Amino acid sequence: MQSRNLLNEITDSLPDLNKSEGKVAQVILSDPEAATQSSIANLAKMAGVSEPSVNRFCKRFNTMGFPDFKLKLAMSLASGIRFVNRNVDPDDDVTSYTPKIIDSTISNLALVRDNISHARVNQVVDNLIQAKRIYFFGLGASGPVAKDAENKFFRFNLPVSCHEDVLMQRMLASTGTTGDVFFIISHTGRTKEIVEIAEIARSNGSTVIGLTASNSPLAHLSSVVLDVDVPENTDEYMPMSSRIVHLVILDVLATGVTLRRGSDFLPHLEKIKNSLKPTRYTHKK
Amino acid sequence: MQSRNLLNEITDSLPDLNKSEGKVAQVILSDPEAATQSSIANLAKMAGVSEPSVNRFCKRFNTMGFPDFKLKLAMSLASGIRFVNRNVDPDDDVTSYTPKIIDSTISNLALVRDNISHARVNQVVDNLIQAKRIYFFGLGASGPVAKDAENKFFRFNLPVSCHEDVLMQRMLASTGTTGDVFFIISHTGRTKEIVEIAEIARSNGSTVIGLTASNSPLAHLSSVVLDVDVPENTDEYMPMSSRIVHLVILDVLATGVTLRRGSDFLPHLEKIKNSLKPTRYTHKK
DNA sequence: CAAAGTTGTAGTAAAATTACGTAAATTATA
DNA sequence: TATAATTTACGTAATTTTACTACAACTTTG
Repeated sequence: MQSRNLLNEITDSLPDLNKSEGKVAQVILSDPEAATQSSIANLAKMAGVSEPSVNRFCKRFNTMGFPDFKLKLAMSLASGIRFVNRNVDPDDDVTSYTPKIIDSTISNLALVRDNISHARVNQVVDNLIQAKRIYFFGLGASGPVAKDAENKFFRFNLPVSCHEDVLMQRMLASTGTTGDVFFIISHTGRTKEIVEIAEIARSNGSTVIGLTASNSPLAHLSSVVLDVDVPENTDEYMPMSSRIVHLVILDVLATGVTLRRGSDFLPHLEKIKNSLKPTRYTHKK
Repeated sequence: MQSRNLLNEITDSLPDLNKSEGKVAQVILSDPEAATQSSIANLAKMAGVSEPSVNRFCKRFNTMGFPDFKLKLAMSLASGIRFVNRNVDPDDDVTSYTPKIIDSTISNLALVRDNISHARVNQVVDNLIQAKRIYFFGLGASGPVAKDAENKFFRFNLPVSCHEDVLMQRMLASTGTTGDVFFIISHTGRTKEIVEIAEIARSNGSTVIGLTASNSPLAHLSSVVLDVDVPENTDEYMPMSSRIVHLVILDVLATGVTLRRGSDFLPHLEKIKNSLKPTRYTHKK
């Protein structure tokens, strides 16, 4: 357990510390930033204790010594303050809310990176490659995600299409058969229409892939689930970032498909890229 | 320009370094973790240079000296990103390419976080709030981004619409007037159609906001540019991630608009959220 | 009033920095 | 094209700063 925040660790052990170590803790907690830039002598003076006391304090928190302690402290500050608890405040200005929003997206991506099931990803790549047809479905905010997926996957010469219209979706689901893949994207996994459509698709033997919240109705109905649990609405002002996560997962899947195709397939991708050249102004002015 | 990631900074300045500083950079980049725990003497030996060379190297990156450098380096590492040059390899398996792709996206977001012009963001928020009408335009991969933007901004009671059809775009641009905002999203900023449309819009006195590559034709034509330079196509298998960055920037803008609106506006957002409730299965099963 | 624990002093070792001199590279000049 | 002159890069050695260790004095506690 190393990634636990050092600052919290200090706060927690505050009662167990003896007098001079307590003083050191106080000084560090009152301004951790400053502590990372101070020398052991300086910090000792600040706390009104001797240098060895500071050193002993450091070793308590399984660090090699003062420099190592400062390093760990700096890391907690960098990771902690950045990613945890940085909600947008009603009176934030641009310089505050901009990094906050980007950081929160980053932290969500990091979460997914560490939690996504590689086995499932593999399974989905399998399904996509073997599919007779692939339909990307999404509503609301997931509509553009589905659209993006179509944009990405048509490059593989796979028979993909994208639908945001519930009636179309319903009709397609009801005419699907074994070998058809319905890739359904939904943040909540609870939209009634979407769940029904998944049900219909499954009942006809089609494969349903759910890119959605775990333990949601849609997740339960899916043949394979890629579950994404992004903490949402923690803050009135924080935007919904599951979209972003969904898009990146689709990037991962697309890469999986490309790799599975092998290098023979690269010329085909190249061809698509080149087809756009005439629509652009050249780089040299 | 303050919290820019130190690792990136080192990578970027690699060509500008002289011989021995280059050696130091190599050693640090090859194992930054180790560097944070090594002494200046050790690192100097590793790189085959003298200690003062290491020290000079550190000062190049506006740090006070070696210890301070290690601190900053550790902080960069702690920001949750281990993304030095991690390209997807043709024989990567799921467990390799999944984190690589996510990390690369994260790194691009971090880059934008550290480089985006807050002044410009502010300016764009101003423009959006005062707009008589807002049009989001995008083609290809930027189409879904524009769509997502519409989805986001209509919540503000702003007269927004989104168009992916070049003819529609052209017609709208030519009928636009002062007070209309054309928000044009383009990865390259070089698509002829899009550039022409921007030109038409400008010539009618409309405001053109370009979310695009800096120094591109579109960037030059725009009233305000939000320039995003995401290293693309560095690797055959890496997906295009400017889309993601664009989306997140739009999130930032949306937040800016919300905040500018003030708390009186929150009930309106709440109303929209609630309108979706009847379409969902409740949480308790 | 012992015994265990806590704290500081002083000395030592290690680490980082500075000052300076030599070597290499670049530029100018013959 | 060679060579002198000037700048820049680099390393050695000395200095200074920083951190650590051993030990002694002091507190606390049973």
